[in-house]
Amino acid sequence: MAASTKHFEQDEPSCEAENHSGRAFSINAGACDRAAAIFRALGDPQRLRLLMMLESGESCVSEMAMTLEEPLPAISQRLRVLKSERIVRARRDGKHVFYSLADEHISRLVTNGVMHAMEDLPTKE
Amino acid sequence: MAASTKHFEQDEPSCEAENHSGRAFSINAGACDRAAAIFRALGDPQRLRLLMMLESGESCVSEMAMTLEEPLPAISQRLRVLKSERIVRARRDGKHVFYSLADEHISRLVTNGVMHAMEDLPTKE
DNA sequence: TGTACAATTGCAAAACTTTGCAACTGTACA
DNA sequence: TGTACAGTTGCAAAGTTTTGCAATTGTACA
Repeated sequence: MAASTKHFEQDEPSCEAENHSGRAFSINAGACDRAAAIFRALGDPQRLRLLMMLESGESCVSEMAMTLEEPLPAISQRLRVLKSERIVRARRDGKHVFYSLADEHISRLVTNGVMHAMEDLPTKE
Repeated sequence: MAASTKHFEQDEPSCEAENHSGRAFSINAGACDRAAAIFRALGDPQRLRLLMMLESGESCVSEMAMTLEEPLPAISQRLRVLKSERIVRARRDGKHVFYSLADEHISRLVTNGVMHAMEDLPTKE
């Protein structure tokens, strides 16, 4: 599947080029920035732990704070970052705000990252 | 596939817990830190652009510098970060050092991230 | 061995993130 | 309306990353 997705096209500003082996590629600048923003948000162990917790279902802020033994404002702040990138979704129910992963895509991204990391653990340089 | 990977087990230090809905989950701390480190490395637009370029095949530092119109030391530095996380691999051939994506896993991760970002572009909040 | 080109490294300055705590807002329920 | 609990926000301090440039190292080839 990776073989069939060698380049990306859209009518956004993009950079078309060709490398010296004659292979063409095109980079959509908007998609690239957006993807980087998502990866950056996933790139913090504490935030990733929250997401792994949410892999098994929605959870509210105080529950996450209790489970992970962290101060509640710290959890809330991390969720704010994840929400601003639309990685998680929030839903209020009475006094509690329940968070969940925004979609299947995100869930797959997180899972794949962690699976890769696990296969990869033995030889951390 | 995401449905079948709700939790991760290994004999590394891990945190076992259960949320109030009674769902169990386990977090492998090592894998989580490693995954976060990979995501962090992917989480920079300039580095991601390099990786997207490498999706279409290996390339040397000076070629990337020329194509992306950036100073060569900047490219080299970004590649260093990617290499330190084993996201890219380097191979010297004469005067040139050719870089390529480390494996299919990484390639898939990058592709998925960018594809998600593209579907997602319309409504950047 | 000397020259030229390719790439890496070192280092200081700037920019960005994270954190911890206190103050604030929102909701429920008496 | 007042109290209590849940969550969010603001802000300063600390920590981390990025950047730009100059110096250095590595390789080929005359």
